[in-house]
Amino acid sequence: MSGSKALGGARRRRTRCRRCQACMRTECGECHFCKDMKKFGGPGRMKQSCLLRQCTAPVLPHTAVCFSCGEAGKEDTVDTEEEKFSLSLMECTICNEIIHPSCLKMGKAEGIINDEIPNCWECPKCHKEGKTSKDGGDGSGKRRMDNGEVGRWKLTDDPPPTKKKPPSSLEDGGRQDGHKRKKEKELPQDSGPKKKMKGAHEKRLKKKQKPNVSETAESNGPNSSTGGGQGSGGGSNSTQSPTSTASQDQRSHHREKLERFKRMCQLLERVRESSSSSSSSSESDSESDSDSPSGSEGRRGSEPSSPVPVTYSNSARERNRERDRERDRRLAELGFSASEDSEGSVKEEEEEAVEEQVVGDKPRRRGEGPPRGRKGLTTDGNDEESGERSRKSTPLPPPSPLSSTQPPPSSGHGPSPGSEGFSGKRSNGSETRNGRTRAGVRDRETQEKENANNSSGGSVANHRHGTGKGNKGNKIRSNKQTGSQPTSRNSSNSSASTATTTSNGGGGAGSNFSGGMSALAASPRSQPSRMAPRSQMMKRSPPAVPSPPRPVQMERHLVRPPPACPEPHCLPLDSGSSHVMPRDVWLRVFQHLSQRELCVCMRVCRTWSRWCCDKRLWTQIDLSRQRSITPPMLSGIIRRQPVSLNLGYTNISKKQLMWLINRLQGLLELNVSGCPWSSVSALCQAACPCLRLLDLSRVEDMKDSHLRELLAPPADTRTANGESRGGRFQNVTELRLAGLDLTDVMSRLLVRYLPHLTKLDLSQCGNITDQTIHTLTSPMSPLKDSLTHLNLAGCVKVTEQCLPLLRRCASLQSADLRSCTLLTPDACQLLSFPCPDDRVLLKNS
DNA sequence: GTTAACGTGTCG
DNA sequence: CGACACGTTAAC
Repeated sequence: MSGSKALGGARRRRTRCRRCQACMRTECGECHFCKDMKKFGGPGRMKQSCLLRQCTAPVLPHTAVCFSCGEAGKEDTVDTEEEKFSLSLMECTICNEIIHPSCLKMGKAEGIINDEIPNCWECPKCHKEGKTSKDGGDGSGKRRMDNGEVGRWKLTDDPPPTKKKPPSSLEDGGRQDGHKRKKEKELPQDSGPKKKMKGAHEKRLKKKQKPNVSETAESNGPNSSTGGGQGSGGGSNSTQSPTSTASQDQRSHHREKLERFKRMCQLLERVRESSSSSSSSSESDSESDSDSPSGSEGRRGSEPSSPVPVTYSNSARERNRERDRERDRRLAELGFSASEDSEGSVKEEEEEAVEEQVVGDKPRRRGEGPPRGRKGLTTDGNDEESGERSRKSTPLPPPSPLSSTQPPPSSGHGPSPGSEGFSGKRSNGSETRNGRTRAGVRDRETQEKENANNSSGGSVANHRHGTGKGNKGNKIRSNKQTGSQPTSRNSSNSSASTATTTSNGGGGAGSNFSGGMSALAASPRSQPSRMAPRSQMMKRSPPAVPSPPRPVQMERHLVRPPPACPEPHCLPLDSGSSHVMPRDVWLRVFQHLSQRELCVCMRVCRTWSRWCCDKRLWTQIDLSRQRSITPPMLSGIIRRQPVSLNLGYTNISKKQLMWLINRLQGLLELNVSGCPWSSVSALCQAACPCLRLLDLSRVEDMKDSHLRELLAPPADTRTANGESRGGRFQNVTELRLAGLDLTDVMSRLLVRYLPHLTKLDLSQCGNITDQTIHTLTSPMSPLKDSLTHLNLAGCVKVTEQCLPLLRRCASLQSADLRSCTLLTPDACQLLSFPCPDDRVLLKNS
């Protein structure tokens, strides 16, 4: 549905980085945008940020996710630059698609990285297809808007707006100008706005239908970013070419100028403030004329135009070049387009694995509530959104943008090579603009609303707890406004990003990537040759303003506690009266709905939204096989505090899992089957004393040593008690280890650390032998009395000898010995012991 | 719900 | 082409 559109393709507005100097400074109060602000006594109509506060490195909103895998940027979880790059989200200036380079399916692809804007590039796909951002040549990374325009945040190589006056003076100029206007409008109060609105709307609509200019441009666009924009009919680079598309170009040009001007202001400011700009990677604006699209050099020239010092020195330039070269080389080596193929196959395998999964995650036994369809947890609107997304993608293993329901990106960009039609794009863009109509957005809104609902009280479980430093990310704004130097911004940022790990004390345990990501990361491509025109490829000199590390989404996602106020007991109707059915009755109805349906209900009205969030309706949450676990999903889980959580076969990361587990202290059942050990290892640092069921079936790469790590009590505990008492999961009564590559060593761990185990699933563990059964049932083993169910199906090394051993289990009710090929056919069965007295090994029954 | 401000349309 | 206006989005 439309929901998918919320993903890639659709343009995403960027937001300030909050870290650059511009962001950190306070409003000047003097520029005309400031003067327009209400707080400075203005009418507040312009709604623009202070000229001196124009962010120099606008970032993707933290809600941005990869078009392909649906996950957020994860660059902060790896160390090497290459990895960081391939795991960060990159937004294409041409197709607007946001994707992890590592998720790209294109082989040998080459992308052009925009050094000036964080997470910005011309994706390999577009580049390969010869699409170029109009400004192609300059490589400044201007992003093409839906209508072919260039976003304001794109830097340009235009000659510096020298003509413009510095901020102060400018404001004056503009002021007067605007003044007139304002007067006109202010006097007739409404006339102005009204008139405009009407017109605007109509026109906007029209515009949206307009055929893509970009298309045209693209078609003739000479391609490579280096190529001078001139030739292309499209919006040549900043210099507006007098072509038919002029109007748009002009607009962009215009905007670019504005941009440049703003930047100039900043630069000036900065120069003033800090004598030496460390990041002086720029060449003067005047110099970096986009018009000189000559090869990489030309492009380079433009780069510097970025937010940096107006004055540059040759040495600085040299440094730049060197850096560029260096980066080129590195990236070329990396062949940054992560290996698509391998990824695909991995995913497929995963899917297959899912199919054969024996220990189903489906067996939802926490009966308590009426049966409900699970799948697709949807928490708030958000979850719904993500759920929707994953649902969609799930059926199609290789998450190709094409497959996804996203028209725009797919057409323009999908992995499918020859796609050209940008037609979809435009329409898409429009939709984006009308965002509100998009399901995804709606969902978000819903959630937001709900959150808002519940907020107030205090954002409790927000991940920042844990560290002492994370106090107050919220005050930033006020700080800013009061003029206090928000020096804390940086720290608050970083603290936020570390909070998660800190809280689990696992900060250092660098979270590895799991699932599909691992495949990517693993791809060892290192053929420099891949990148043809290296010079223009992957240029990635350190951004003038170091792009602020994107905080992991989830960390910034607030998880608010349920509202303090009691839930309404009745449903208010428009008429003013209340619906005859009180809350309790409604809840009974809701109990019969699937989680998905509940999410739909949550969008009906606020009251229903709250009711549907009732924990009783969400005792079990099943996210199994959701291709990606998104921050909203995580917070949705936390809010619902399920008793049973199924994360089987998801790509949840270690960090996410840690974050989650540490906030689900009441969790009784956890299923992480099919997840990579690199993620599951998060449990080694978690504490879930209540856990009763742990499903580790088919955890990828899980070994005996891992199990030990998992079950053994924390080191400090051990030393404290001298001897390890119970392990971390000592209260677990049901453990599923199906399909793992474990040996008999494992049995000793179980005996030692899981004394209360009643149900043990060792099916498909091909390496275990009778020794395991012996250990489990030995006189010294507490399990010999506790075990009631033992699954040894498919344990091909188990022999007849285990049968007498099993008899030693006093409480054993069933033993599954099917597919144990060393047993006689007769013995290969599901042995059951209905009542204690009959507990005899029924080899033949 | 509120605030900041981005992105784009419109006017002069 | 610059300035202004404002719907919409992001963050809180």
